Amino acid sequence: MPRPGRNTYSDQKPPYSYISLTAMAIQSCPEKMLPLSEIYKFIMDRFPYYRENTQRWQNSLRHNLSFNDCFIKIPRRPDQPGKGSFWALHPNCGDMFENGSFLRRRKRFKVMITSEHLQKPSDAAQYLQQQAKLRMTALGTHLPQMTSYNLSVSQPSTFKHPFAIENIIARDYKMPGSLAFSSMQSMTTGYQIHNQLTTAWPHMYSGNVIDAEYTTAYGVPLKSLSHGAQSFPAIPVPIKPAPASVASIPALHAHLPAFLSGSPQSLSPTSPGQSSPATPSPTSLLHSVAVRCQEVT
DNA sequence: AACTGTTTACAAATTT
DNA sequence: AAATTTGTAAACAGTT
Repeated sequence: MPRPGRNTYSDQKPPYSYISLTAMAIQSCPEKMLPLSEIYKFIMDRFPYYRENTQRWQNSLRHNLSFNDCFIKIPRRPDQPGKGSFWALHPNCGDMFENGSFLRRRKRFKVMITSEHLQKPSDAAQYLQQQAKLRMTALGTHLPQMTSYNLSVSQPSTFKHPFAIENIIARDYKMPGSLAFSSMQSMTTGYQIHNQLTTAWPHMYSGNVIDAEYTTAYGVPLKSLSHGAQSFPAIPVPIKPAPASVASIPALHAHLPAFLSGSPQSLSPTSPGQSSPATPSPTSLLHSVAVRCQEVT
C-alpha cells in the first residue's frame, strides 16, 4: 500500500532540471504540447517548491525553452485565442533522458548544422525547405487529441489522406540522406496533414513511468492532470528557425513501445501490452522523414 | 501593463 | 582540470 501523501520532501527542490520538468509537463497532456502558462501550472501543482520565487524560476524556464533545441514552438491558429505559442518536444529528442527517467539526461540534444547549410546560409528556399521538413517530422506527432487515441481502431488503415505522409514520401522520397521534400514545400501552410503517426511518439514514456518515478522521489503519486478539459482543435505546425537536414536518425526505433497499438497511455496497467504490429511501420516512415538531430558528443 | 520569447553573460554544478 | 550542463539575472522586443 503506498502511503498517502506525506509531503515531507514537498518543500525541497525537486531533483529535476527545468528541462525535465518541462518535458514532464508537456508529455503529461494528451496533446503533447502546452502553452507556457500551463507548464507553469503543471510544475506548481506538483512541486510546491516552485510556488515561490516565481519570477526567478519562470524566467529560467523561459530561458530553457528558447535556448534548448529540444523544445519547439507551435503557433496557435487564429481561432485559438490566448497568449503565446504551444510548446512541444522536438520529435527526435526522444531518448533525451536515460530510459525514460527524468532524473538523468543524456547528452545534449542539438539540431545539427551540416555543411550543406553552411554553403548557402541565407537561401530563402532552403529555409522553407527546412521548415517543411521540420513540420513534416512534427506534424505526425502533434495532431490534436481526436486522432490520438482511436486512430488505429476507427481508421481502417485503408484511407490515406492526400497529404498523408505515406503519399508524400511515395512521391518524393528518394534516398536516405538526400533532400526529398519537394511537395512539402507546396504545403508549407499545412494544417491539412492527417497521417497515421499519432500524437504518441516512439520515445514517449508512458504516464506510468512518470508516475512511478515521481512517486518514488516524493511519495506522492502524480495525478493525471487533464486540467480543465482543454481541447486544441488545431493541427499545429511547429516552427523553429533551426537548421536541419535529412539524414539518418539515431536510435529512433530503439524505443518503440505500445503506442503503436493505438492504446491510450493509461490503458495497460499491468502488462506493457505488446500487441501485434498492426500499423504499417510508422517507424520506417519516421525514419525516412526525420530531421537529423544528433546528440552532440 | 503584464505576459511571452530571445538573447547574452556569468556563476555554479556536474561530467569527463 | 577542462569541458559541458544547468541555473540566474537581465536587457529587450513583440504580443495580448
